[in-house]
Amino acid sequence: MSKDGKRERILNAAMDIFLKEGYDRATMKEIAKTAGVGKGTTYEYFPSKEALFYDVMQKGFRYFFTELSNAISGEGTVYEKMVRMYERHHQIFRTETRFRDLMMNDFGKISEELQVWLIEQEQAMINQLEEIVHDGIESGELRHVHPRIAASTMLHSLRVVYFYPLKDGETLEKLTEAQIDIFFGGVRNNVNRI
Amino acid sequence: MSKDGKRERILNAAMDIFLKEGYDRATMKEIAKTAGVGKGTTYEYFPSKEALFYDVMQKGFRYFFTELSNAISGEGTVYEKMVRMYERHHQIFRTETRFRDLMMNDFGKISEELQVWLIEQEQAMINQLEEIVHDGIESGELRHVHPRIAASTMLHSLRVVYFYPLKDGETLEKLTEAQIDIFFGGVRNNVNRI
Amino acid sequence: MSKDGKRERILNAAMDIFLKEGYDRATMKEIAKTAGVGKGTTYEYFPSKEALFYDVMQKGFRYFFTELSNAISGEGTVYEKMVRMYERHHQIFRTETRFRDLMMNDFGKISEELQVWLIEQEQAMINQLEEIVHDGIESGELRHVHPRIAASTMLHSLRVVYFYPLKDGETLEKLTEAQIDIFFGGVRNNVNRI
Amino acid sequence: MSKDGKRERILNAAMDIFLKEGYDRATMKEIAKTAGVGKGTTYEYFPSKEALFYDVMQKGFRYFFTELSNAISGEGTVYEKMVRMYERHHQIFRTETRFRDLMMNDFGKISEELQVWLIEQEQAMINQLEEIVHDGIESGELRHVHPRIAASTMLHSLRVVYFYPLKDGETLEKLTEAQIDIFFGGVRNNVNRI
DNA sequence: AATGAATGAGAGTTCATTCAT
DNA sequence: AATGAATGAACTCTCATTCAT
Repeated sequence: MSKDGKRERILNAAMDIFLKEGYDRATMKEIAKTAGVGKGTTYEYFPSKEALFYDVMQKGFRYFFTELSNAISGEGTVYEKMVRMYERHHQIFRTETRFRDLMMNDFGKISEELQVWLIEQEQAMINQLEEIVHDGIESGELRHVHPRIAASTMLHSLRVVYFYPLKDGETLEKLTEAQIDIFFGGVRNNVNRI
Repeated sequence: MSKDGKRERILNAAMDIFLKEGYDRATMKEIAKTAGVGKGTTYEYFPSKEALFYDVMQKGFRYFFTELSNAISGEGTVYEKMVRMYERHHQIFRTETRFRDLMMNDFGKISEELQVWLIEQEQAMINQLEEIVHDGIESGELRHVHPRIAASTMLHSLRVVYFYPLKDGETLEKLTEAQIDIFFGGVRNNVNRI
Repeated sequence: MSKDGKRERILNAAMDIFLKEGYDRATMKEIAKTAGVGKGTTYEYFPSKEALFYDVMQKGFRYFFTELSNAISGEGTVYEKMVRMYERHHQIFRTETRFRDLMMNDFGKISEELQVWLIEQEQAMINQLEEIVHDGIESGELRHVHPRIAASTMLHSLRVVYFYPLKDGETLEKLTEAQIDIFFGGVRNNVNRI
Repeated sequence: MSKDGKRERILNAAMDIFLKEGYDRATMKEIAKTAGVGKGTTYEYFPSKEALFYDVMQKGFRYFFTELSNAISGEGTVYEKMVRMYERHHQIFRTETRFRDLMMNDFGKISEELQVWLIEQEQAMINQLEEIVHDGIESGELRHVHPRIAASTMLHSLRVVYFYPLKDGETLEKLTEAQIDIFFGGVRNNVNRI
């Protein structure tokens, strides 16, 4: 009753402001105002600006990585899993456009502790993908590529979408399809080689 | 005499400090001190901190893109050009490790104008790569992939190196080789298909 | 039932915290927590932090002066009374070390009203001592010194103990003895004078 | 020329405000305003509020102890030296009334470092007085009192003046005379003893 | 009567920018 | 042209006090 989600409101407001302004330019005053609480109230829920940022980032990234992880879990070929990962990724970035910025900015500002946590999360993600690539090679679906580099390439290729400006007639779906096509088939023309 | 490269020294000092501290935490005082000039002097050459940052970023990125552009110019197959691009990229990042951060951080801090300029530069780069991919398809070296997405993938795959933690026995050269192998050959096992 | 000495507990907690932290650094939150009551409850018993401090100081000084006053009341020579005063004073400072700080610090913080009260208390104390000195002179125990200055000197000589660092073999008892010896006998060598 | 004693002005303003308000209540804003400089300017000369306070206290106490030390140096009997010390002390407190407060307040606020320094200064002062007492005993001017306690008593007896409210007809000179009389002759009536 | 969540005034401090020299 | 002393706006954070429950 007394709770009325004030912590959550501050967290959301903080994400808004941090994304709009970046860590250093975001002010506690504006965050509080956006959350509709007094300036001092933010300090009732978070001991400092840095701690608030930490929680915002964790919340954001945990959601992001959990979603991707879920997408590649379960049954299916490597191909199918990659399609699912791309689709989920695109969904997130279409509905939660803020994550794009969250992932691009303020990496230098975040605390050592958070940096470590973030790298761990990313490595865990790559580990999961590496396993999938490994299994794909064993099953004969994939050729003998370097599993970890393939996994790393897969994960980071998601980022292409951040920068690719869709031209007339192009859609996110087509972009995805083309990206996956290149990742799986490569760009080399093998026809003549046979 | 009065020229004595003072502007250049400020620019270099600013790059040092901006990279070390990030935009907001960098101070004009430290930049001036590093450049060996008075604090007021920086304002003789650059009207504001933001303008200085703008020039620093332009200088940095111009160098970066020029080098990549040179690497993929001239004769050779697409494969050879990609190898040259990777090599040049790695050289830059090995000797000028600061660029990594320059490219990863402070994107939110830069002015609208600079953002636009940066995207233009990147698009120009992608255009150049797209042309190369296009020619590669024409010549039969590459299969009929989406030229622009292939170009975009090529460019962004360079970033994998930022995050990939080299394990025992792995080298940047091996990493490059494996990345190019995946990009050209894809991950799919075609053996069974013939 | 509702009484349950809550006021007393707050008062004691406040003394603890004020002595430990000084007026400005003491917080109502910590006082309330130490007293085992809610923060708002302190305001049920004391209208403000300053009022609470006022009451704490009065309580402390009243105790202090009452004890000293009792020590010098009753029968005995001036010498015996001074010994009793010193002994009581040392007892207090040994068991209630906090008083030392209470008397040394935060004089600037206290309200005008309290300052006046404090001076009154001290003057009352000196009046009492002055009477004793006066009687001592009348009885022939003391020579014709200035009664009020002697009284003042007596009272303030108690403070020496605050600053005197006991060396090896020295005790509070010895210090007392030596102080009283000087106060009564003076430092001048009278032997040759006779 | 550019100096124009701004540092000194800040130091003086700080002493004023610290004495008027105490350490915690004194604000840098008011100090700056009193000094007639901008708020930021104080930080050009002193790195922090605490550092400023430190310098203010050192300046004040150094002056105080130097004056007392000078007063008791040179030729003369112990009696004459004590008279000189009292006279100098009274002069200071009559012309620089602020020192009185400087010495009574904020002992709890001062940094560990400054506390140590202050105790050192006081001990040095007592050492000097102890030597004088010692010589006085050797020369036969004084009887065999405890030299260190006598020295300590001498120094602290100066404080009586802070609290003694002069009555009609009483003067600082008379007060001094009476104090010294008691210190040298004691309060005991020796007449009957012979 | 008792509470603690909520608040905002105000603290110390930083630093881009100005400007007299 | 070159400087750095001077500045004040704006930052994070604290805490006495209020008030709905």
